[in-house]
Amino acid sequence: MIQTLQTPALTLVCAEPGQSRYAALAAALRARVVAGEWPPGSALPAEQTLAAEHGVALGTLRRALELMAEQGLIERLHGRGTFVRAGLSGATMMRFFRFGDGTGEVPASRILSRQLLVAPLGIARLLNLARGDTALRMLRVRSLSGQPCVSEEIWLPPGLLGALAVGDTSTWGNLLYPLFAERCGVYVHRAVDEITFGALTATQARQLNLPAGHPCAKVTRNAYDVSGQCIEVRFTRGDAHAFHYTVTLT
Amino acid sequence: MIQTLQTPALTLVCAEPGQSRYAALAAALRARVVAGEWPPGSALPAEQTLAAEHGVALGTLRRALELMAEQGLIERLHGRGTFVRAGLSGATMMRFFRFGDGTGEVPASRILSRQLLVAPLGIARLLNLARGDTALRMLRVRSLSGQPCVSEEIWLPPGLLGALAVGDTSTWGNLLYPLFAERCGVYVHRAVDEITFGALTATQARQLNLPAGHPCAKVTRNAYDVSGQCIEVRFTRGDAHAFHYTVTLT
DNA sequence: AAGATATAGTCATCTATAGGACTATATCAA
DNA sequence: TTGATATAGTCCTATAGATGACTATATCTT
Repeated sequence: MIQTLQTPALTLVCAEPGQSRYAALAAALRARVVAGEWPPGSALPAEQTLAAEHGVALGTLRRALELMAEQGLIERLHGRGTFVRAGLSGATMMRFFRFGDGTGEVPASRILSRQLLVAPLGIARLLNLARGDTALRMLRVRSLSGQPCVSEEIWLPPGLLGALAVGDTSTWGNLLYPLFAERCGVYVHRAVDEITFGALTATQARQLNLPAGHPCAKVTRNAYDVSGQCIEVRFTRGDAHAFHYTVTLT
Repeated sequence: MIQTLQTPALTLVCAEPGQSRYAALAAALRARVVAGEWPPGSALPAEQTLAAEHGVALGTLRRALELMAEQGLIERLHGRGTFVRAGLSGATMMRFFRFGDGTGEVPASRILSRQLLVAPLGIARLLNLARGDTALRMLRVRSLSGQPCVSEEIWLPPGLLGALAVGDTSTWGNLLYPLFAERCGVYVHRAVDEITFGALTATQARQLNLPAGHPCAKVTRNAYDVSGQCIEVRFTRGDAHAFHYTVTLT
């Protein structure tokens, strides 16, 4: 194969003075990914090509890619290529709760309501909205084998995900994140879950066929896209006795 | 500086046929650490030395050390050296609970009992004991500002940590893991925490000044040393309303 | 005694190159 | 059609060397 040599197409500028070359390179590549130059799921150019493009040695480029892979931005497959990660699948919430046979089956989803409401201050701030702006709020119940198990309240920014405010929800699947990707081109890249215990309100209890005041585990999730913009605030509540979580400390 | 060249002192044998050289090297170095050749806190020989010792290039050795650092076995400090990690500090349990001002203050510890008891089957299996063997069980309460906040039941293998069965507990500090290290030379390298929800028994409730049946968060911890041997099974219970935990998904 | 300077030892970065391993596709033979 | 083989494209491993950055200590100078 003949590979033509050429001068670097892009000049590498270190953002911070003390920054290493591979870190600056990773930042530059990250920017190209975020800008959509290579959409999620697609392959980046080969190592050789990228290294020549940025005028660095192969080892330096590999170091940058390793950094990006560590951060979850890309995925490297031996013999196939380097791919932009599609993001979180959306089935992660149920790993906190243990219902039924625990086979990891995706629970059925039923949307109870969908409205544009003025966002509470804390939620507006997270979603990067002005005070008094409206956001899309959805309430839904998820069930396993016909048995309701968790109740969810979800707040979405209308700018990025407003398309979900219209259309028939009966055609949606049971997972929300694939919907974000297909209908709005929004990919969940990172999510932070906060776990606390509390009691069910009367309304929540009715949805779950439990008595009001029953102990519940509450998972508050903030989901972010690859640029760091918060694209979802979600409150998930389920029976505290079904709650179960494992962490490994090192 | 004059560095004498010599034949490799150790021959590198790949444990598995498909294994890379740096992975085999990491395994070999890991074994030397586990064997105590370099005790926790001490420095490994310089990269150059180790590379010569094992007859590999500097890059290969660095790759092996990076792998070990990733796994938490060693710590690399720029300009200073490569050190064997001492293990987990032991203050990690309280990050699950939010009491008082949340300054991360280490809670006071009071030992309620300390006995050699026949270990329940599940605990015996974890601690690698035979059916019917005895283990050291301790009950303790931990308090912040004089207010009891969590109740703990701790099972330890007598072979490794039996020295803790005797002596005055009033001289112990508030943390258990430093004690393991100082008195028994045992270092906690990894721990797995499992979080569930339940209710306080009458005895536990009394210890925490809460009514019996009060909702509680229960953290079940299995701690392991560097060789993978389980050295602690611990059950920690606290007021569910004070429980609080954050996870980041990527 | 205190501060600046020099020195040596350590890990970190970057380059350049060669070959191996894995995957997918195209080609050929039965 | 099926299976084996060849080929090209990709990432992975390993080597060797040069230079830089950081830390600690010893040595001067004031």
